[in-house]
Amino acid sequence: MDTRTLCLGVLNRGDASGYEIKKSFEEGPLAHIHEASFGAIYPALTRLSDEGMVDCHEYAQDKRPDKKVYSLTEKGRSALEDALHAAPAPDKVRSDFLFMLFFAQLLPVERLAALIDARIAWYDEILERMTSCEELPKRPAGERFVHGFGLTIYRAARDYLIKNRAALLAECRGADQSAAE
Amino acid sequence: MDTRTLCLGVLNRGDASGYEIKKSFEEGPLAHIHEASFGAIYPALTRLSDEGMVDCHEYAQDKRPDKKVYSLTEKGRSALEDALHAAPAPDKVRSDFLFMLFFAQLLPVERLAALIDARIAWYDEILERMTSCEELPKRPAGERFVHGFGLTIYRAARDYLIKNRAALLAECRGADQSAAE
DNA sequence: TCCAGCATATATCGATGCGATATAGATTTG
DNA sequence: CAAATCTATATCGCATCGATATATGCTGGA
Repeated sequence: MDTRTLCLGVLNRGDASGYEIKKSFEEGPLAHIHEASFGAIYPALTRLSDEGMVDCHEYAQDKRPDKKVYSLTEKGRSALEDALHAAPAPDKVRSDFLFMLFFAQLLPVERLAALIDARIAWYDEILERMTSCEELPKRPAGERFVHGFGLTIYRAARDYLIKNRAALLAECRGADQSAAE
Repeated sequence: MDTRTLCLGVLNRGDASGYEIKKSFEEGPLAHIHEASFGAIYPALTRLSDEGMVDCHEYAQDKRPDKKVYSLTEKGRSALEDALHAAPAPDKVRSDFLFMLFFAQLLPVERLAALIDARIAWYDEILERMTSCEELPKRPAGERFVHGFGLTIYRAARDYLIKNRAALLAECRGADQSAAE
């Protein structure tokens, strides 16, 4: 799934600027599903515009760069539908957190604890934000389904960390001591 | 977490070639935690070798390219530890599957069903592989913790799909019909 | 009150990394 | 017996990331 298709997807939900598209991958309902950087989004929008997939309206703003708001054309919408009919590439996950925990025995126990606690706090924050979203019932079925999926996974992850934190720390403390002996 | 650090991590578990490092991100216990392509791994190993982070032993093989087996040096091991002490970058997820489901209303219901069924089958396969792993109890605490985390998440994801599949399809069927009227 | 830091907003650039491809014999599968 | 997959290294073009530049408004703490 390239950045152009991602942009088409966001624009299908409503007109947006490059900046707003970026934000929607950070905070909105698309957060943690996919992401893209400015360095990918701005060139993608320029190219989509050249190809007639999106229209661009420039709004002059006092003492700021013009805001360029993009909207999906019919051609863009049908390109999005085509892309959605291709086979999905396998998920890609890159988790420094899990990579670090994997090497728990190389870390001081206090750092391990801090890492896990920060992660639990992060899940709490996200779950709070996700459950307090009020316009959710009005959103299409697909969005609600994905939202529910996210909630389920984050809750399971958080619960696992809380339930197994103590055992991991105890084991690592034990290993530390027997190594020191 | 750059590819060089990922390679150091894999080599900390035992000597390996570039090919084996790649595989360990696809099948081994590090699967779905992080990944890297050949185009990133081979240059990374060359550079790690230049920097004295790894040693390289070449084994001549009949009628095949030499196999280059890398092993961690003391310097490499301490570089890995340093990297593990830095703050973890936030997780990056790129899921075409969830992105597609998000736009469920743009897809034919049969395709939606096929997408979800394929995903459930994928989870079943992975869970089967993860639970049938026998040398697990001998692995260090960190590896077992991460393994348990993966099991928990995959089970939760699979259960969610099974439980909510029918409702999503029904809703989309309903929306299709009212749009056709 | 002032200033630091963050938000808005677009854009570019160097470094990094992906995905496809080349090569080539061995091994498995239909 | 052929086709496909596996082992194994390596490179190349293109996409993408993350940092930075630019410019200004807003907000909160010393």
